[in-house]
Amino acid sequence: MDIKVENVVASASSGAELDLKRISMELEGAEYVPEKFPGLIYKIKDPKTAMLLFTSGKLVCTGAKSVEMVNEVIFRVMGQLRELGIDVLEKPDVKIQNIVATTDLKTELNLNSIAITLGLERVEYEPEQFPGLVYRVAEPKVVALLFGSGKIVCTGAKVIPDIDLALQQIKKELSEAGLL
Amino acid sequence: MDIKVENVVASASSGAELDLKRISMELEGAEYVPEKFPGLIYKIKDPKTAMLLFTSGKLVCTGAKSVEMVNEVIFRVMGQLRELGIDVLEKPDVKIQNIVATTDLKTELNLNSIAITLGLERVEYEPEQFPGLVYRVAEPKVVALLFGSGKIVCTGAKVIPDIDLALQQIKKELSEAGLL
DNA sequence: GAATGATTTAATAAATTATTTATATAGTGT
DNA sequence: ACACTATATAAATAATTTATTAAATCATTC
Repeated sequence: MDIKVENVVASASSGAELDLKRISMELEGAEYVPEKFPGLIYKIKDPKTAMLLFTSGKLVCTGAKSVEMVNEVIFRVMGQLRELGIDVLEKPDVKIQNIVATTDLKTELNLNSIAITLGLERVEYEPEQFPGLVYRVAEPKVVALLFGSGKIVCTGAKVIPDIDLALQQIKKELSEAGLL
Repeated sequence: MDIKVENVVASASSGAELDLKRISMELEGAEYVPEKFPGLIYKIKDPKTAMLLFTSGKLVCTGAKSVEMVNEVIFRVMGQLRELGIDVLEKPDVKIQNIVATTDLKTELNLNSIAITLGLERVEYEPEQFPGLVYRVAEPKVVALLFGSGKIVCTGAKVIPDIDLALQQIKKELSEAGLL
């Protein structure tokens, strides 16, 4: 099972309250429009990620392709803030909040059959609204989007192993129901 | 049955990828605003037609009053591109995509009666939204707009004979239902 | 009162944006 | 207590954009 991590979302606390107005002026590329969104948006080009900084000192990092990358990006931004003279932690405690991954079953799926066989209590499928079938796995608690092409998007996991566990469950269930 | 062709839409492939930015600068009257529309818009005054050129080399011609005219216009624009040193085909394969034509039954129509008699499964008529009655012909697959004046607009045909066939069908059906 | 400007229908091209899912963060509004 | 504001990300659909054209009826503008 070839799994590709597409996006990792993490949160952390910088350890110091932040003056977003000032940071937005000194940090190149930072956007801060409090009347639109309370957080400061800092888009990084390489690696292509985005950081959201809040007055409370808490922050969110999105777009990383791995857990290591999230940490690197957050630590790097902490360094930039320290260069601005802000006393934030060098290595705050980073908590992974969500991992989005994709895989390919390498075989076409009949989403209509899956929806009928598993029932509308288990899955959601409204092709006229969205082409993917929403499959919710209870344990580990993740959500998978199945597509007719056999491609799958898995989101909601907080650790990599859970993605594999969930996908194995889905494959097993589809297989036992003769839907693969 | 006097039929007047009002508009012919055709597509073709020039056979070469196009640098729309460059063409927009060298072709007088060409408009190219990719953030608004991906194609280059080239309005021709005589005959009053419009060409849409795309990066892929594919193109669309609208506004011509006949099939011959579409071909002439497309071939002429190909010549202009060749003059710019672009290696496009002299005479690309032109595919007629839609022909819009009008005719006049020379007798008033009671659209309310037609809508009631033929049923809402066959026609659509919402006078407060649009004064014409929408009449869909299955074979040939075209759509006709009938007006109280007896004037008819026929669209969707890819060949001239289909316009006549469709209009004959409509006249026959209205006639047999005593609606003419 | 005359003149525009939608309204509807079909068809093509291709780029973009919307749709859905999860998730933290934190303001405003219902 | 929610929904929405904003961020990223994949998947695969649909819709929007542009241009053209007639018909007739509405609203709006000078």
